[in-house]
Amino acid sequence: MRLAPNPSGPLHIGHTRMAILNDEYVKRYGGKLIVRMEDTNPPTVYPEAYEMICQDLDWLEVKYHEVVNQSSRFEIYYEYAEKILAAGHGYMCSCESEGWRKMKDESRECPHRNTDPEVNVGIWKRMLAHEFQPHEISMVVKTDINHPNPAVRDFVAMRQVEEPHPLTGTKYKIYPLYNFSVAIDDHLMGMTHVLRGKDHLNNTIRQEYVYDHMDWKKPVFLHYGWVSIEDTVLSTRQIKAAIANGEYSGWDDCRLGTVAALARRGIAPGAIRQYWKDVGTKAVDIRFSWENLYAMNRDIIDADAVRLFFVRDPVEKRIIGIDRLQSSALLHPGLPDMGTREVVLEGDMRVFLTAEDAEGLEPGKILRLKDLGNVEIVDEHELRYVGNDLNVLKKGAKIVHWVGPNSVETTVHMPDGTSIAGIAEKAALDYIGKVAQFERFGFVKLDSADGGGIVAFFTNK
RNA sequence: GCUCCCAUAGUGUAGACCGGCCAAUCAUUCUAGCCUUUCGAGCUAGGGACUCGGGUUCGAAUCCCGAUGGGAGCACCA
Repeated sequence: MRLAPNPSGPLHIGHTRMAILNDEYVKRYGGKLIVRMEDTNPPTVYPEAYEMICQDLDWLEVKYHEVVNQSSRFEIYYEYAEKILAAGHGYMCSCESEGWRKMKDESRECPHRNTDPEVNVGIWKRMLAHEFQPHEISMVVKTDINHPNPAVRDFVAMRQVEEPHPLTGTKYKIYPLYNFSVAIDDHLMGMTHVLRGKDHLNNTIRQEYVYDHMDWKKPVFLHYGWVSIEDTVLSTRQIKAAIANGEYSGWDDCRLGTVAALARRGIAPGAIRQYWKDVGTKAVDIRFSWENLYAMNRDIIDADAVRLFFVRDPVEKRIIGIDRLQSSALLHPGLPDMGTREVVLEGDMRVFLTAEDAEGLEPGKILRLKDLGNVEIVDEHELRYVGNDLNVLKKGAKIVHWVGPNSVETTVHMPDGTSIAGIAEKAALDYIGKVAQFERFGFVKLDSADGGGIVAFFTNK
């Protein structure tokens, strides 16, 4: 089987379906998975993409056995173009493209369609020798000019491109077009199964003509449905432009739907795999559900995510009635073996609560500071320590999280581009690079830390 | 316009090929409760769907036809 990305940019969430599904088939039924870079249109090739795509696949845990660039196979396409012409299954056409298309629409043969094969081969050799200008001539594969579907009638297979290719420069100027190179490569590389999106349905029909012309055995073609992904920027061209003008920090900007961004945000590759396995290969058009992906992600990351306190919109309170308090909280209540995080309040008896918790506290009421102790509300600024008896919870005391004075400024960047500022407990510094759960807030990827504090990306609830 | 693909709960998905065991599966979401020093996890209960109309049949989610709706292609892009 194969993955055939266009190296115009790195992979995004939409691309991961073909990667995961093909990989999953190979892992289940055996065989080889070839990554074939479809780089036969120089203007759209983004040189860095070759490497980025492989990194994305590695991150996704897609096991490919080989990477091939179509740009290394020009001679092969030339050879088969000549074979097709010689067999009378193609022709050299110098029609102006618009007129040619119109004739096809009307099921009319163009004047070149019945040129003798030998003459065609002769013209083809002259084309290869660059005796023509781009657009002046092209090589066309015959299908059926009377095919009921106009989209299937005769298609251009080879054309000339002057723009240098990032990998091969101007050594080759005669480029194959998609349907031609794909049919040839799929056969030559021994594909038994071609699993791709439904948007290729008509391409499959066209490619089958090449198989028939060459008398090749066809692979099994499978087409899965269209996926609509909302609320996410995916367009490679748009992203590229926005990175260039500084609007996005890079391909892994957490607002984007690229694989790199999801990785940086703390989405586990296993969640993406599970999601696509769940969706399967049906030909129905579906809406991508971030919600479902997040649910699967939560399942995976929950076990490894340490629990930490993060206080957004902090409000300062002073604890009176005691000089020293020590908190020892489990890093993961479900997995006590992960250990604890310790906080000592001594001398400076301030704590910070989130504004939401700190609002409307009625004097006299008891509040439980999670894993620290119980306090009675004195007034807007002070809390009196009243012991550590958990039974207050049964009496209806509210429980809140908090951080002490010795904590770290933290900014959490949300996927919608907003960011939330707050304070995280100091232990967060020990988990930079990991996914943690900010209690009562959500899972975050602790991205980096410097003098200014911690930068985190919101993963999901 | 032409050609093609598709149609089960909010979102996905099983069942459809080989009609009955389907008053329709599972996941997620939602609601209520339990548990819990998180609004996380877990547990319990509940809500929620076969697009419509014909036909075949003793019997249709399943087969056939039509309508409607959604999507794709009609490039010297991939």
